[in-house]
Amino acid sequence: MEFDTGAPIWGQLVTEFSRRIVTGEWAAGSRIPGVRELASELGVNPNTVQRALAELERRGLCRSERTAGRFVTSDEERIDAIRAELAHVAADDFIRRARGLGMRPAQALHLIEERWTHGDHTPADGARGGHDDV
Amino acid sequence: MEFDTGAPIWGQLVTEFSRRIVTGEWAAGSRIPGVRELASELGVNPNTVQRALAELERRGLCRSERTAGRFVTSDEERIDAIRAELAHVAADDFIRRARGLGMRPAQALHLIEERWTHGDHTPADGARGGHDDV
DNA sequence: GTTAGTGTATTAAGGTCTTAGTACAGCAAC
DNA sequence: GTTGCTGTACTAAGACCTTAATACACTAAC
Repeated sequence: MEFDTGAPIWGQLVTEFSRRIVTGEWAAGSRIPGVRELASELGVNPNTVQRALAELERRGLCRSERTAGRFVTSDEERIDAIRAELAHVAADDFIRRARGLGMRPAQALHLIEERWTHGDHTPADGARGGHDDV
Repeated sequence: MEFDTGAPIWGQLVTEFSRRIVTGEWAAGSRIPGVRELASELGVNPNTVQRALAELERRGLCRSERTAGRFVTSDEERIDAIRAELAHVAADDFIRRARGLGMRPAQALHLIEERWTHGDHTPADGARGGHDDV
């Protein structure tokens, strides 16, 4: 996985882990890989993974059993709520930026439609997390 | 202006200043307020403003005349290009996040349409720049 | 009991970001 | 010349993030 430079990695991991849960990549109730294993997979320090998982736990997406490991919550309503929340935040972020550029709704929708199948959807640069790539 | 905690302020200023230029709030060829004045307006340190403006200059959006101040570029083609680039990056960011959540184009478009006039478009939290708010 | 695997906590080091304060060079107005 | 305004440069301090390397408590398997 690649990370934005300038934004804390643990915050980006919260996003990634949330995504894995709401997409079912990490199924409800299933066991989450250990901090050392995740750290190895992601190429970061176990401490960084732990900080992200602690935040995930605070948000009610997982629970830790001190000696057996961490498990995704079995509360599917909670997972559904987070999925909707992530979608809303993504949409609102785009709307805020589009409005800031003076776009109208029709323009914005057309732009999304056009670029969805346009080809590359790489983050272009993804610098510093502030949407300031050029 | 409010800033995300965890993401460098100077990067967020690059975005904001770019937005002001491409929207015409800072007209092509016009003078940009001094670093001290901007710093006072934004509630940050003049050094932070200067770092953002230096980046803006690197991107060809402004030029500095060492004793008279900074001026927005008169190259309107460059401004148009940046405006398009900012729109594309915003769209691609949304598309990447929507796809990551398993959404289909029609769903994504409907979501944007629905929330454009939904009411509040506050950044919800905007923590750490990693789109990880819940 | 021993071993291995969990999550968790701690300390230290190095890096970046932000603020603060100061200083300098150059131009314009008086 | 003096004053005031620019951009620019520099140092120092504090805060946060990341990495690294341990260490501990607890459970399960043998």
